[in-house]
Amino acid sequence: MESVLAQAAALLDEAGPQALTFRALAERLGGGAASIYWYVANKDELLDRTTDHVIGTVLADVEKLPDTDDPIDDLRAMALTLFDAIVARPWLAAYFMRNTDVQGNALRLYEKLGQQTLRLDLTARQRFHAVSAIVGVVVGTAIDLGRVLPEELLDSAADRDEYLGRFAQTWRELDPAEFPFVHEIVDEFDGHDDVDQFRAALDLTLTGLRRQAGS
Amino acid sequence: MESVLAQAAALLDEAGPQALTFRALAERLGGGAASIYWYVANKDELLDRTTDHVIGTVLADVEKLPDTDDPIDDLRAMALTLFDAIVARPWLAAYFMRNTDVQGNALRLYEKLGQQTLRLDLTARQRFHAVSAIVGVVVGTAIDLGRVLPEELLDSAADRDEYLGRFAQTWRELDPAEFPFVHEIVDEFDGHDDVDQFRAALDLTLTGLRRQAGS
DNA sequence: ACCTGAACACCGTTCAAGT
DNA sequence: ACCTGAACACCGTTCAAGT
Repeated sequence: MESVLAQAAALLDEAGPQALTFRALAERLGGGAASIYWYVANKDELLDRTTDHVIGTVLADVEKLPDTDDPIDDLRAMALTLFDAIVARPWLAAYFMRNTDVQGNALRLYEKLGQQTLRLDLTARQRFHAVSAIVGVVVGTAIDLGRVLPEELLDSAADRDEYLGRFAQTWRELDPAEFPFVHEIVDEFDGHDDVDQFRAALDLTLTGLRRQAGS
Repeated sequence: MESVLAQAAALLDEAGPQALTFRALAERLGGGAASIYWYVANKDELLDRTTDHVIGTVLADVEKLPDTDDPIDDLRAMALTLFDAIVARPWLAAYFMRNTDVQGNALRLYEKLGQQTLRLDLTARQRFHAVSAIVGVVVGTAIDLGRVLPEELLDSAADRDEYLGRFAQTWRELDPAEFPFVHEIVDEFDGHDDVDQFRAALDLTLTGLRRQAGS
């Protein structure tokens, strides 16, 4: 079981989601495709369990973070840890928290985030919404980023810059009268850093949360 | 072409993404599967163009919204319009803005959102990050919601409540000492409203943005 | 308890050929 | 310019059978 999930994760890391097939996975494990069905009921469960398997390492990293006296700073550090893991393995975004029945580590991570909100002066509803918002920012930004770059993610940073540059060029050719905003931000888009973009989105949410908690 | 996209959208609406196959679509159109390749190069392009086709109606709705004297209120109204469309058609979240080369209406919607930030006292980089954050909240929350409910979305609200209730029950059975946060919010989760959750997440981001703009 | 080979139904995509 | 039938390679999944 352990090695099924480890090899599935390795396949996803090396070649992306469309490379994870029962046949390819079976070949890595040195067996037949049908034997994998002894461990999982279907492909959805394989993806959920593989995702939760690597979320386990993220959870361990999050649990290593020290509690400071500012719960919002702690939430920021946790969210950044999760985001970093998703940047390293973009396929995570699509399956993370898809099914908390199967994804026990994802549920524990959700709990850890939520525990920080227990330290804030909020209603239960505000706490529920706050954690949903933070997870939403992480997943939403990660999916947004993953979709601009098709498979170049696996290649060098130079390839990424060149791809962004070509993309920016098509934006520069748009009519400035019709697309004033796109022209305003195209230089920011060109060569931008994913983590900067995420950190900015997260900080807007956390600023709102800090204000709500009245601190 | 027009009817290819309309029928593809109808299939997605009625039976979800896994029901959209070239063979099923061809049958609706009364022809062979291969003929669809005259209109699109492959399935990704079919999904992108179909998505952009319905985003066109969202764009029309957004353009009908009046500008008030508060750009942040206008951003809220636009984001809610987009979110409502995604709630009605959950499959949109997965493909929206995946490729702005093909998705011209999505690019125009991005531009419309961005134009509101031009009315705020922000740097170009802050504007870029603000719109990314808002799109991230919309897409992230929508994906988050879509993944809790597998296919019950197509059924009645009563089915949804019952599903949430069963889910909440498994949460209530967790150890309260180990999962204090989950217990704190389980009653909020049970029977919660998607739009409330989204509105709360959006408001956190917009509060942060308002503060950044110093107004 | 764990694995296999072979089959089934179903995909996206291609291509030579038609009008 | 637009469509077709038939094929190809490849899926997830099942199942009877093996150890």
